Amino acid sequence: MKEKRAKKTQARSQETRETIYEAALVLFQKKGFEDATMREIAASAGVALGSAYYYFRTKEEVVLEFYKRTLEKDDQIKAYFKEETGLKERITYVIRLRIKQFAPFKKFLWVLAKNAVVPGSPLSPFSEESAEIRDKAIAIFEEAVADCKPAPAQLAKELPFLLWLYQLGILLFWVLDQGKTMRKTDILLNTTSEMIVWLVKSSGLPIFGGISKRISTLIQELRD
Amino acid sequence: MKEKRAKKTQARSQETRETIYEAALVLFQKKGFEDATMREIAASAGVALGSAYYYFRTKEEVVLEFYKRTLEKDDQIKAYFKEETGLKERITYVIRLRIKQFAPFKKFLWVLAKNAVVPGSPLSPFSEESAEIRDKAIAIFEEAVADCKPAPAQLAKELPFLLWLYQLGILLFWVLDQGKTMRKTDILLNTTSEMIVWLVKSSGLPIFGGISKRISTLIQELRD
DNA sequence: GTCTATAACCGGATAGAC
DNA sequence: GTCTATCCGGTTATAGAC
Repeated sequence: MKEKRAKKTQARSQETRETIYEAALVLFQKKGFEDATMREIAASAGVALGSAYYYFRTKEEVVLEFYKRTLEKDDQIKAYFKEETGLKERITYVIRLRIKQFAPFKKFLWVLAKNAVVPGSPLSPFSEESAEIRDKAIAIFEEAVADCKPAPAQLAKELPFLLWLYQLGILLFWVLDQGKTMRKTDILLNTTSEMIVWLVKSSGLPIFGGISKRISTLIQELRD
Repeated sequence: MKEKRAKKTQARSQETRETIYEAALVLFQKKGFEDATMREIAASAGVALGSAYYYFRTKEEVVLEFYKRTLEKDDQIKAYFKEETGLKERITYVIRLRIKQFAPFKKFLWVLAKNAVVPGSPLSPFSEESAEIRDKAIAIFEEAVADCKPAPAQLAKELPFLLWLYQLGILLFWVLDQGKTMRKTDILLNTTSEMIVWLVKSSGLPIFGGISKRISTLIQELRD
């Protein structure tokens, strides 16, 4: 009996949270992150300011929630990997899909980028708190690398992490690029992804000397 | 007569600005950027809050001022380039010197990094407003590349810009690395600088196909 | 113990008098 | 160019409702 009530309450609570979240997203899109105030968001969601802060510890946390939810939409990716084994195709597919998913919300995504760069921020992609999100994101690239063509001669172990970093970089570039089309991002993605694949393919060749060994040692040392 | 008075006034004004700047730096070091308030800074400088804002449009602008001034200290660099022509040595010298100069103020340097990532921020290293600082910083690498060993087979034109980006990256890593020693940054700098030099040296070889051509086209397209 | 609402705090930034 | 007074919005404290 008690439990049932608790559940109902939980469900209503969840709805309230959702309402606030959606009101926030609408306002962020309409006015940008800074010009949308928490007071407006709360009012637009029909709750008091204090309630908004009950569900989201900070204004920025709403943006993180958005990021998390978007990353969870990965069904298409898994399906695509079944059809396509080319490494370049897989990498560019994932990144292009993310950009497509984020595009309507581009205006306020720099908030996340900003936090990536503030030491100790819980919203940083490198933080303890976002370990779960990060691991899931890296896992996508683990799948992308599995049984792909060309098979990575070396570096197979570090490649998913490196590709995740690469993805962050491309997304950052896209977010910062104010242009209306994503022409520049497209050029960057195309060129660099080809280089990566070429590097992965050639990494075993003698000319490269111990370069892939050195990279893998480097990554291991830096990742703690 | 009038001019003399104006000059005197200007000089006094410059002193006030300096006093505020120094008070701010002391407080930023002692308490960090966020915990040092503009009210404290103004009080510590012996001026009113409004006066502090007369000289610095925002709290963050004080940090930019610090960055600008530090970059201007480049005598040692020019002297070093006269003695040493090795590209790796030159690059690592410049970056290590910057880190040494910034080290006492490491605690609040992320403020600059943050702005690099906010579109339209005048404090961003990519902004119109900081073009002058940026050009000076790139010019250092133009000198580093001039008559260096090995001579860049290709890419000579884009290399200074690329090295400036590289420097930003290493500095960012260092700022974000919370460790007390700069061991990780050292490893990263050593390994990657060697790779860069190796790449620069080999970029003309046939195995690389048109890769340096592609990189240079890419940079040109992306730099507007 | 879960949730909502009101009032207050704090600090960056601005307006405008002198 | 300097000051005081004020605004504004993120955040917090807290009282109480369910």
